[in-house]
Amino acid sequence: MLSKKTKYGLKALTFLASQKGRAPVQISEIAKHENISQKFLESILLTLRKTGILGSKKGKGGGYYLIKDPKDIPMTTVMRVLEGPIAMVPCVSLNFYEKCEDCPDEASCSVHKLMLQVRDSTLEVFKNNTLADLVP
Amino acid sequence: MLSKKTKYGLKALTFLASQKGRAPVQISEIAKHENISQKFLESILLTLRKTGILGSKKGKGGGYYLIKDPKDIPMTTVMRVLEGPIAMVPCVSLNFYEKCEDCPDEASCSVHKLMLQVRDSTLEVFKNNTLADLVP
DNA sequence: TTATTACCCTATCGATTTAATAGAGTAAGC
DNA sequence: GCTTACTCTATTAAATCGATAGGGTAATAA
Repeated sequence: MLSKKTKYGLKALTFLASQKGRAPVQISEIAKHENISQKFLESILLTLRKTGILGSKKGKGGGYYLIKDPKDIPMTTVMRVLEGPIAMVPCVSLNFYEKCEDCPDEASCSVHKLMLQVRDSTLEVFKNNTLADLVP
Repeated sequence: MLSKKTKYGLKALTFLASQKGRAPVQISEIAKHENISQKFLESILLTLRKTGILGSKKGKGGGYYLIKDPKDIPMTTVMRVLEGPIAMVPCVSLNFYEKCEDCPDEASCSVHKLMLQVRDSTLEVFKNNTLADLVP
């Protein structure tokens, strides 16, 4: 299940990508346009800024803006920042790998085998989509 | 994230599929072999029985067994029973569809567009795998 | 310089879900 | 008729999620 955090983050990013220029957009404007709780959105945009996807400008006329061109922002990056691991189990995760404590042998684990395929196919989708592809 | 319920369920099913015959296997044996809490496993096997994937036999020499041949049990069925919707958002779910209350227009929603692709590719994996494919 | 604007951060909270446990009930077989 | 093993209900602790509140701080315009 996709978290609201990710959902809202994607919507906000798409909204920013759809802007004419790269001028800062206020949180309140994004929140209003996308029907998102403003305070909740604040925390989401903050993490997006900390990971280098967004920039921000304080004071009058300030707000958030995209640092890079939307077509140079792959969905793999965005999803990992917002949702975390793309894999459904840690033992098949590329960036967040963890060994299962049950499960003596990974190579002969049926769950592992299946989830590896799911991860690869999902990854393929995220690799083939940039933020620019999400703009209607 | 895959729930433990699904993980345990898949392991139990794979174990049953790997048996020589179709003789009932006791819960305790499955639990021991797969390192699963027996009581928790009980409830999982129960739902698998109620949905027609497993059969059970009471009394001495009883236990759970597969009703169909493993190669006739697609992963789509198993995953939907254990994990629920395959889609990451209800608005792109085939079997558990729900409209988003925020989001005025589904067709122009960026999240919808992306998650539709993820659903299709994941579905493809589950369609191409039966329980028989999981047995090592 | 000063007031304003808007970002930044911490803490909290209720609701929900998850994983696990306990215990009693019931049906089948020897 | 007694044992075995499945069946069901209830409870619980822990974790996570979504949201809210409130204050702090930095940058900009006037």
